[in-house]
Amino acid sequence: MKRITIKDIAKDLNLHHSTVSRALRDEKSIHPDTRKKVLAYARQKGYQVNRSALHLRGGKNNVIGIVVPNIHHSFFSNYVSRVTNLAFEHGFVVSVFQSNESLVQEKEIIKALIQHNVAGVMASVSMETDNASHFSILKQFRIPLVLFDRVDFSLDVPKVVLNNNEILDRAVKFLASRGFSRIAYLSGPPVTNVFRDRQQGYAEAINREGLSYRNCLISDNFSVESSQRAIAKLFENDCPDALICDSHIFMLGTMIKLKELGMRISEDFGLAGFGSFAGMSLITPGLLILQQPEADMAEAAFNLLANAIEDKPQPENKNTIVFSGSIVETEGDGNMHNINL
Amino acid sequence: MKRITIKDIAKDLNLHHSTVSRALRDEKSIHPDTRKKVLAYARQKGYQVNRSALHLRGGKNNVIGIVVPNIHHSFFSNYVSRVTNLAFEHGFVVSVFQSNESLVQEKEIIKALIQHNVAGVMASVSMETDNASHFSILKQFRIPLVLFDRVDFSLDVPKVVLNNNEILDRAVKFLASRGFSRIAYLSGPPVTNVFRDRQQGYAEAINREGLSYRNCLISDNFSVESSQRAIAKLFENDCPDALICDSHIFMLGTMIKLKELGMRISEDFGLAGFGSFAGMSLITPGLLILQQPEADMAEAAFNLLANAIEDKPQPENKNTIVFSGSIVETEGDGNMHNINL
DNA sequence: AGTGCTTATGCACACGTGTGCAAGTAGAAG
DNA sequence: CTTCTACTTGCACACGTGTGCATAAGCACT
Repeated sequence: MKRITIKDIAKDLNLHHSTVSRALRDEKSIHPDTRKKVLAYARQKGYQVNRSALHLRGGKNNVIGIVVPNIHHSFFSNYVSRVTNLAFEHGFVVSVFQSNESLVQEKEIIKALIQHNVAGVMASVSMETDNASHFSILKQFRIPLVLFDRVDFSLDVPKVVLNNNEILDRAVKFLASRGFSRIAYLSGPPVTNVFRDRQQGYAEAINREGLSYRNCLISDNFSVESSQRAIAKLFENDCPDALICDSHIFMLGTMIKLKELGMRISEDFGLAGFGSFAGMSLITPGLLILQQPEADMAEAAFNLLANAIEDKPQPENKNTIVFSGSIVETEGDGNMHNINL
Repeated sequence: MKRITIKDIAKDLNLHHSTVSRALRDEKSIHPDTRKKVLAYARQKGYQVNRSALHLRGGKNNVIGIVVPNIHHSFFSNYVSRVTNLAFEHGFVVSVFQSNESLVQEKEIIKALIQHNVAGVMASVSMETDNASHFSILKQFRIPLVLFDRVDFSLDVPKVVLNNNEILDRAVKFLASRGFSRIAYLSGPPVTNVFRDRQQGYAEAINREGLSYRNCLISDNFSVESSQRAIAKLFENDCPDALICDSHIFMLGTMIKLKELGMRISEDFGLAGFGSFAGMSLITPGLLILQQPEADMAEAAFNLLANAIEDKPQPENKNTIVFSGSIVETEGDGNMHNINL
């Protein structure tokens, strides 16, 4: 009981395997009777093409590799989910790789991607990755690459990013308009574009609004422990009256801290942060959620990659697609409304 | 600038490709000098083995397919994340497939799995899948299968499940001990083992505690809309004083409803539910979280699958591994404590 | 120098598939 | 009956890799 091949069918039907191959591919040169016979037998035996052989033969592999820092943060899981569905609809299969925010692992992953001869790669780099030049090896193997969210702008590949600078600018502006003046920002390490751009947007907005710049406390990673240390430090010195968080984990720690201090969100303290944040945001009023359009970004990135795999030339100006985030305020009753400035 | 192969190296070094192959595989029959020369050249040229060829040659493919209903629910994303990391450590690559709770898509996925000749499959079936016999095709192709969480017990394959019956029993018992008497249960469709067993555990416990059985409202799927409809219906008739939810989405809708009714969680209303539920559970006191040990389940399932791939015989009694869930109560300050009965 | 043994490398094939080309058949036209 | 064309199928090779077997070279011992 072994896997049935085109040769098995050929032998059983007294044909040459090439005839069977042609019949299965609906070539016009095959006699209709033969074709029917082959198709019926293949179906009966449950024949499935061997894609390893197909690929070796020269055809494109239909596997897409996705490299992400992790898959349990909602941004990435929503993103990967969307790409996976789109890919499957288009006949691709998705292999998922987690760098676990480690540069070393990222390099290991690239080796695996090459060995498996994936048709294309979509990647969001780790926190440690200030320089994504190791990804350029893919070019030597003619594997198209699309970067998203956390990218390296020095790499000449299509990119899909959020306008990080702008959304922090808007967040600061809005908090200032609500009367908050000691607005702090709790950030990830400013190694990748994402956190650098956000810090820049934050700093520029603070200056423009004539506020005093608050120390950006850099959390070494997104663990609960480091976030709690950072938050404790933030409140112990020069207590801010508003905070913008890079992660829902920071936001959560802050909410706990505020409860402890007896401060009310929105009235006493402005709290904003990234992260879809599922349930929490819906039942707690006055939270400002900085939303990223993950599904749209996923779709854009997939289209870029699919085109690159098909060798369709990219429109030059489309080499980097920038999405705008949106800011919503929760009402505590399951609803939220958009903040327009 | 094309992909470098073993033959390219052989030609450049005036060797036969088989010699190069042996050198790269560290065979003793190769002269140390030749070996060094080959290794150096391969490294310099960035040679990476072509796994499609390897696999065609007869070697095992090192791709594991994971089939899940979706990847954006925390249980599955945590599960897949753990498996992906474990697999990569063991030299495997993971391809992810989402059934999107659709039986039709599940069948399509199985075809793709076979075509790609994956080394093994790990699956949690869709809500529509009352009968997972379509998975048995994998056996014909000698592809090992491990089921987890949502399984079909009639399939003779290793399984990793939660003791669903027991945890609902414990939840009811605990809510009863707190004085709640009108305990309802909001469930998913009782097609798969998971929801059937939970309903059974719930019903048995209700009877044993001498309480009156509340209608289990079946939500057609886990969407926010259907959950809101179900909750509205639940509260409009015969208002319960406690509720156990199958999904954090149900829990969320209930929390919003309770707020609207001015009822306090834990004091006026007992609320329990599945879902790790990240932030929300930490800041809201008195929630009972029914926790599933996703990471441990993932590890157990991976080990079962890895053994099956290696053709190691399974200990008979290990064919189904049952994990116990745990119940924790949130304290609202970031902490939670275990509920022991 | 011949025999036997060890060591290092080459040859040929297999895995499953697709395709250019040759070859075969049959029917039609002369 | 022959020749030409159209249609159908078979043959052989390629893709990249690993392995059993044969071959060749080197060396020691009689």
